[in-house]
Amino acid sequence: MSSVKEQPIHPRESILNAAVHLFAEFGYNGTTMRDIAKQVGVLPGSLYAHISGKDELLSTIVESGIAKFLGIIHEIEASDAPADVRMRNAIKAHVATVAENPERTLVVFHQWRFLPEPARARAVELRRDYAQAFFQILEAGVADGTFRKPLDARFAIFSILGALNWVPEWYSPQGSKDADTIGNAVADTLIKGLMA
Amino acid sequence: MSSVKEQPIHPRESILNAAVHLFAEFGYNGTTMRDIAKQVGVLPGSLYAHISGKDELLSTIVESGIAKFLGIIHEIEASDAPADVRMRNAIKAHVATVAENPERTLVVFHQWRFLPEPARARAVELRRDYAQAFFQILEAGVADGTFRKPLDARFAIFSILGALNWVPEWYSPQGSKDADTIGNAVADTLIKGLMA
DNA sequence: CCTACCGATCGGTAGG
DNA sequence: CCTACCGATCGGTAGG
Repeated sequence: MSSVKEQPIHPRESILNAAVHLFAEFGYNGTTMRDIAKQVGVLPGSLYAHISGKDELLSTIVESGIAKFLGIIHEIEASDAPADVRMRNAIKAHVATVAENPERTLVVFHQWRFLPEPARARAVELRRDYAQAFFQILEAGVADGTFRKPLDARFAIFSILGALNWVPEWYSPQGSKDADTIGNAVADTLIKGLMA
Repeated sequence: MSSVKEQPIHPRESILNAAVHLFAEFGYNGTTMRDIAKQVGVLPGSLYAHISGKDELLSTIVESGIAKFLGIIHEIEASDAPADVRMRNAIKAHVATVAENPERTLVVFHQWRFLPEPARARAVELRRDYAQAFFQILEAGVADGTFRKPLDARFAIFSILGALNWVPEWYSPQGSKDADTIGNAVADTLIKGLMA
């Protein structure tokens, strides 16, 4: 047994990590299998012993990524906290999950459209479920008087999800504020608004 | 003189329109010059009598698009309305500009990263100017007590711009609400928040 | 605006 | 995991 921490490298994992990084920076169509192979440190043909193709890389990343976001929101949705607290927790959990891996989130929420069917349709449905969870929290809060009745709840939800979907575009792990602080700042903006 | 309204078709314009449509749907790297030629109704080689290359199509679309958004925000920034009214006008003007041509906006705010240098650096700078205008309105409102002092103004601005950048992803010209109503709904969410 | 074509590069495979 | 290679497709050009 070695005393240094062993980091058993599963080839499939390193391929997926390279793909996340490159898809995030150059987009799915701007990344070639040769780019991924170079990042992993093997020759292009060698990738195919571990994955079936470029599509599969994207669908694996997107589906496991959305699943992660969905698991978190469903936990919060089920809690018995007041609606404004649940909304804040949902926003903070989203920001925290982005902070955990901003590149993965960028791929999950911006590259899913390049999935081939039927994976694309599955992604659309899972994304709709995610939006629906926020919608439920909003509706519950409107029903019990916590939230004001918005002009149209859909546009409020689109605004919130838009703000959240954009987080990985500006979030920097090198920034001075931690994910919790940022989550609270975003939640303040969306829940309390700008007005004094 | 013909009595029917003449619509002189400038070949360069129809190429740009086709490029906007295809770049919005399939992304810059997911669109080929052959796709654009087919949409225009010419053979691929014929495009090059009117444009210098694929890069130039993207940079023309992005630069004129950002210029449009910048012109509008600068007009609003200069007005002497209270900060909350200026912020609402800025949000509404953004939504109205998206509604005018959602596909163009999708290209302007999501495909600029595929520009070659130095066009990419120019786009980054113009986008920063756009963000800066929103920042100024927020700071002015905080200074005169219209807005509460946010935890960190940057995160409030990122949230607002994220919500706005996402509008072309969900805006539908076939929807039942007009752009003005949608602009007010988005502005309500961002300025007044969700709380009752 | 078309015909005809270019060198480069793509995702992926056969065989070891 | 490498060597060697495939058919397809890419952005773009020459010449008319």
